[in-house]
Amino acid sequence: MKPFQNISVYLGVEENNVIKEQHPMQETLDQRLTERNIKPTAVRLLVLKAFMAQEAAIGLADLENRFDHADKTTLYRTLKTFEEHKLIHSIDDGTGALKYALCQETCDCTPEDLHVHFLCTVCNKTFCLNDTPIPQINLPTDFSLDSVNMVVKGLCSDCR
Amino acid sequence: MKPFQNISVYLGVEENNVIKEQHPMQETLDQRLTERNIKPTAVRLLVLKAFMAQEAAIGLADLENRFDHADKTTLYRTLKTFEEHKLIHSIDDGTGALKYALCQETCDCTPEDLHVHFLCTVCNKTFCLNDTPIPQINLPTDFSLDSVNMVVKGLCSDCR
DNA sequence: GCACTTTTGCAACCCGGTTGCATAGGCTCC
DNA sequence: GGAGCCTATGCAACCGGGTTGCAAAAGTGC
Repeated sequence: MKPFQNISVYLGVEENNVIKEQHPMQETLDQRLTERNIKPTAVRLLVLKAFMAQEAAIGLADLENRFDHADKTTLYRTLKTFEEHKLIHSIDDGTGALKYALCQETCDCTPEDLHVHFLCTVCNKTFCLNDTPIPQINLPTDFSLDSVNMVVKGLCSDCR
Repeated sequence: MKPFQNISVYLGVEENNVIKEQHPMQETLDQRLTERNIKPTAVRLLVLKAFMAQEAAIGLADLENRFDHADKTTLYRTLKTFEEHKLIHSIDDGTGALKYALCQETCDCTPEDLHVHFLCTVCNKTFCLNDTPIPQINLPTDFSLDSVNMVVKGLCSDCR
């Protein structure tokens, strides 16, 4: 079977001869994509599903491992597309590989949407601390502020 | 002439038949290295000199460009050596290439020595804001804090 | 001068990210 | 329902920053 020929197989909808009404899960996934003007393709639905299934941020390598039948480039471009359309945002946690996490539904990726990211030094997972806004800082005079990246390292609740 | 056979040439000390008293600049460079238990070699003195000559942080590529007769690996290891001995600290400003900046003389690279780094989005230079300590943040319960990386982007005093 | 350690230089590799290009799939219009 | 078009996907190859192995050169102690 060629990859992705039948979306429903991959999304877990039962296959019958007759096309049944859409699975409720897929419906929300679909919505989430179309809301952001992203065409819902098989790979995209799968990737979005992965994001919605877990709290921790996801990197390209994670996706490659999870979907070993999907191509690296496709996954890469899927992430880029999602990012462009502000469905996810990228996180540089200093580990050398970018990770991505779902934006909040109301997110517009403006400075007000910025938040602290947390990297657990044991499990190496990265989380958005959506409730932890980045504190204000005082820059030297003559410096103007644009954006801030703040990554906190430590132990997450599972690892301490 | 083989590279680095005669340190003084590279450090700008006049060459005579008789070895003259050390150049005052080289003396301080020497001191700075030996203080941190680093043997003062030609390359190391040169690299340290580069760090002391400018405020902005320096990356491996910068050094490669500046000293085109020196090998990338040597410069790389020089940076590593300096970092190990806490003469410089590394800065991940999100540009994809690590940069390094001189530690303050009193620095021990403990959490208290952490400070905010500033990346100018125009000239792409990175600075230590040594007088801007990283503000405290409130983590969710059950998260423990280890270290914090905070990079501010904006316009530096030269570029605005 | 000789043996030993450290530093330097060269080559090659690794890994994450990225691009070019050809093919496959889906859509429209007639 | 077939032709043409646009988009998404897959494959291969590349790029840049960082890193390692190994041999030659330089420095050190005797």
